[in-house]
Amino acid sequence: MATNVSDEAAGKASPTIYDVAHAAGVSPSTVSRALNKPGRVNAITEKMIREHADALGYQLNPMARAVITGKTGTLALILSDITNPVYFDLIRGAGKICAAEGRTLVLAETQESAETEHAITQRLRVSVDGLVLVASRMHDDQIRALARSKPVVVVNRRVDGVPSVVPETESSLGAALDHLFELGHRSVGYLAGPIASWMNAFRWSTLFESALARGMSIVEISSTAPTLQGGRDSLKRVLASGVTAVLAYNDLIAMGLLAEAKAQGIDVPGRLSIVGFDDIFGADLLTPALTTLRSPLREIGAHAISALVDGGIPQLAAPPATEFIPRSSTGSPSRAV
Amino acid sequence: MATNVSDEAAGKASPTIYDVAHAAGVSPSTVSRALNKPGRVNAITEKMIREHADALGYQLNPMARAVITGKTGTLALILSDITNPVYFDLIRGAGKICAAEGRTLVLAETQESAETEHAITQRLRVSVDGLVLVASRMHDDQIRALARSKPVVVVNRRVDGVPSVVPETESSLGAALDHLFELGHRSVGYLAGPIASWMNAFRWSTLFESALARGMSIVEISSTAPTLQGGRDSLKRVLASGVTAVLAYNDLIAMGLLAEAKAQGIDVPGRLSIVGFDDIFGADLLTPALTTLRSPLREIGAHAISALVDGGIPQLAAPPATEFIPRSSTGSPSRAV
DNA sequence: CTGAAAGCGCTTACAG
DNA sequence: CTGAAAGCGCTTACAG
Repeated sequence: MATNVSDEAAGKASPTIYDVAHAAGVSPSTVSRALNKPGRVNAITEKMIREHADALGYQLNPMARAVITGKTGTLALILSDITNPVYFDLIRGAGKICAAEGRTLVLAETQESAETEHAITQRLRVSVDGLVLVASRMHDDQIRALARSKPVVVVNRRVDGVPSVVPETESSLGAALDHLFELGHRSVGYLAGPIASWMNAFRWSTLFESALARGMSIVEISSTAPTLQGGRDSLKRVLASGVTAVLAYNDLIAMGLLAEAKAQGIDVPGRLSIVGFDDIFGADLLTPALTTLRSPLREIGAHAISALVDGGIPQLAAPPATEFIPRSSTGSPSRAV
Repeated sequence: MATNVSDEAAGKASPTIYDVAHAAGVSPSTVSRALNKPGRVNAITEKMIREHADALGYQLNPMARAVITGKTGTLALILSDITNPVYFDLIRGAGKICAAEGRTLVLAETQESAETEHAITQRLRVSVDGLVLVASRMHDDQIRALARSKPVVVVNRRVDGVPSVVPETESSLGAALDHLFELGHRSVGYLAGPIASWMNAFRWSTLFESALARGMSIVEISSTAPTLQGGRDSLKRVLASGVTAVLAYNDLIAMGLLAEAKAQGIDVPGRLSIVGFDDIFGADLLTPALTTLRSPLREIGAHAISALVDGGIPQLAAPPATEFIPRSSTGSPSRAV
C-alpha cells in the first residue's frame, strides 16, 4: 500500500498545491483553504481536494508557509548541557506537550557559556515560534531583548518582565533541614554550583535563611564544576569544613561526593550526611540511596512549553514545588567524630 | 509563574535584505551575494554591506532561503525514547557535529511505536535536510522509501540500501563470555529487549553463537520492557531459569534487575552475575558496579550526522566497536547454589 | 464559495 | 562587478 507515496518521493520534486489544484480542477487558493481552513470551502469540494492531495502524497511545505505567516511550528528548548540527567524529565515534559500540540521541538546546548547561548538564541530566534531558556546564563537585558522579538519563557531563573517557571523550594528545603535537625545535625554546608547560575544563588539564599531560622550554622563550600567530578573533587574541602551534613547544588555533585566518600572509606551518613537536589536518574539506585529534593522537572518543562503554545496562559493551577525525598544518605552523625 | 508571552513579542519586524540594500545603496541581489557568496562581490562593497547589515541587526531568514534552495540547515535525530540515558551520549555526539557544521538539530521521540515513527518522519521529512533513525521500528520498506526522498542514516539497525551505523559487537561479547567462563559460569541467560528491536535480535544471535562456540549453554528470557521496571519484573524468571549469569539487552534492564536482586537479598555476583549493555550513566555508581559492554554512542552519533552532512555517504573508516568493561557485578558463582 | 493577484524574504540565472 | 526580474510554495486580502 501507499506505494504511490514512495514513488512520488522517489521523483525529484514534492507535489505542490499547484499539482493538487491541477488534479482537482480548482485554483491553488482553494486548495490552500481546503487543506488548512476547514469550513471555508464547500464540504464536498474540500473532500475531493483532500483525496487528490492524499493520492499525490502532497505535503505542506512548512518553510513556504513560514515565510508568509512567520509561524514555523517549532519551539526551542535551550539547555546548558543536554546530557545532564537533570534535564531528561524536563525534555520529556516539553516533548510531550510539543507532540500533543503538533509542534516540533528543537534542542540546543550552550555548554554553560553565555556567549554560546547568545549566539544560539540569535540564530534560532528567526526560525522558531518561541524559546524556553533553561538556567540561562545570559544577562537580564539580553533575555529581555530576545523576549521582545519572540515569546520567551525562562526556567529556573527569574528575569523582570519575562515569564518564568521556578519551583517553590522553601518548604521542601525546610523539611530537609528539619529532618537533619532531628537527626542531630547543627552545622551544615552548602556545596555550591556555578557562580553564574541564578539557581545556585537562589538555593543558597533560601538555604541560608532556612538554616539561620532553625539556629543551625551554615557555610558555603565552592565546587569546581556542577558534575560528578566536581563532587568528587570537593570531598576534601567538605570534610575539612567540619560540617556533619552537606546539601549539594545538584544531584550530580552529590553523587560524585558520595562516590568519592565511599571510595575513601568515609562513612555516609555516619561521618557525613549528603543531600542532593533534583532527584535525577540513578539517585535512588546508589548505596546509600541519595536523599534529595526532587524538582518537578517534567511539569516544569510541560508548563514552560504550554505557556509558549497558548500564547502565554499557563496551564498549571498550582505552581510546581520541589519535594523532600528522604533516603539513606542522611542519618545521625556518629559520636566518633 | 508564566504570565503573558505573546503580546510583547508582537512588535518590530526583522530587517530584510531590502532594508540593508536601501541603507547601503545597492540592490537586494548584491546584498544577498555579499552576505553568502564571499568573493562574488567587490571586496570593499561587501565590507560596506556587511557593516550596514550588522548595524541594522540583519539576520537571514532561513525559511525564505529554504523555499528556494530546499536546504533548511537542520538535521533530525529520531529516537524511541529521549529520556533513555543510553541516548545521552549519542545526542551529544550528534549535537557536537551539528554545532560545528552550523546545522540545527531537531530531536523527536517515537515512543517505541512504528506508527508514531512513521508519522513523525513524514512530517519532518519536508523540513529537514536529513534524518538519523536510531533503533528504528519501521519496516525496511518504509525506511527505504524515506531514504529516497531525503538522506537517511540508520543507527543500531541494518537496512539494505540504506547507510547504517552498527557497532561491532562480536569481539567484546566474546571477551565477556570468556570472562564469565573463566569465573566458572557454564550456563548463561539473555534477558531480552523488545521483540521489534533489530538490535535485540542482533545481540541475541551474536550471543547465541558466541556461547555455543564456547560450549556454554544459553537461554533467552523475555522481559516486559527495556526499562528499570522491566528489569525488576524479570528477577523471578531469571532466577527460575537456573542460569548463574545473565546478559541483559541493555543497562536499564540490568540495573533494574540488580536493584531488585539487592532488594530481595539475592547475592550479586555470588548467586547471579549480571552483565549489561551500553554503559549508561550510573552504571559505575551502583554497588556492585555493573559489568557491561560499552557502546561508543558518542562516536556513533557523530558518525551518523557526519554522514548526513557530507551528503549521505557514510565515511566510516573503522567501524566503532563495543568494549567489554568488567566491574563487580560479575564474579564466580558461589557453591552454595 | 471560489479565483486572480499580490506578496512573504530570499536566490539565481540573465544581461549589462 | 552589479542590477532587474523571475520565481520558490504558500497565504490572504480583494473581488466576484
